[in-house]
Amino acid sequence: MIANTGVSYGVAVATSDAIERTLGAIRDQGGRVTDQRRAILRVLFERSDHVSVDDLVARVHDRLPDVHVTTVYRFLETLAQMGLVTHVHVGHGPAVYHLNDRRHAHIVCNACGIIEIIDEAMMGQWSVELERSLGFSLVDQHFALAGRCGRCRTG
Amino acid sequence: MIANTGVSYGVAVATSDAIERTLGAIRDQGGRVTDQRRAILRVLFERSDHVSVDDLVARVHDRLPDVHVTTVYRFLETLAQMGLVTHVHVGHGPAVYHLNDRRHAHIVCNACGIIEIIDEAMMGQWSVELERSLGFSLVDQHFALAGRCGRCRTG
DNA sequence: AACTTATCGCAACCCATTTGCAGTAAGTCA
DNA sequence: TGACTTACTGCAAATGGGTTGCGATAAGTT
Repeated sequence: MIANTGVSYGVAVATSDAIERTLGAIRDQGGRVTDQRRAILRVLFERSDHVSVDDLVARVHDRLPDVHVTTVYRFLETLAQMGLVTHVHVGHGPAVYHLNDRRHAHIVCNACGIIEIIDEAMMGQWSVELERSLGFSLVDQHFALAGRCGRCRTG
Repeated sequence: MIANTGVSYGVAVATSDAIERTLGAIRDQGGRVTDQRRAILRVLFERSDHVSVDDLVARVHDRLPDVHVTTVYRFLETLAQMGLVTHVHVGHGPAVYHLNDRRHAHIVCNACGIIEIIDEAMMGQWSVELERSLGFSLVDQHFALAGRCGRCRTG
């Protein structure tokens, strides 16, 4: 709460609402609401970009220092099964997780590591081209494309 | 040699030539030619598609049963530094290696695991599109795209 | 308050790959 | 040919991301 004062009140409330709604959904399906889960969700919702499990754990520890990595992995798995989060591999390192708001693919800059979103329409178009030439259609991309961002190319 | 009789004599000779030429290049740069290396190259050249290290080791063992995985990893790394092989990740499992003949990207079928080649031209076109929309250009893809092949889609 | 069982923390494990090290042998040179 | 240097090898152990088994804890229910 207090850590949230940099953000506008409305946004903070919306975030809390979203968290509570998610926890409600978990309870509805027979799951249990714990401090650990609330803390993990808070980090995910406050910082919904692409977070590695280690980052996530570190940020959860700001509030709840004893949460174990395993707990995070298991809860992320639960959220994934609920369709709320997905993970992407952006290279050889650990996977990164994000809220599953919209369907998209990722491109990561080889040089600086920044991750950008490739929207569904463009991927759809590529899928059509691939279907014509190879018979393959594209499915949800679990691995990011590698590229080079404008800044790193010109810098 | 004998294992090669299914293939035309000319091809077998060409393969042997390519292997000896590679070994020569290794010697030229101060490297050493060993039975292990010759056997590994033979497998790579005879079956230059996308082989995992485990497959590679298994096939090397047909000739030389005591070659260690570590040796294979290390020699592949050497060949990679010479620009002769690359590896791609086709999913969560082990990487697959192939001779670095032509530049290309890979798409792997989610269902049956078959790997197809996406040619440079198509990738180049995508890169141009990405550059226009996000400022990113595509570089060599270390991870395969995920898709579904025609057979698995209709079957 | 008693009870059921989902979740937790921990330790141990799995898999692909890497590293340290002592022994072997490839290439070189007398 | 034999001595010599050092690249390469095999093995064991480590690394890193992630998963699993299990007894203890605590959320939700009666």
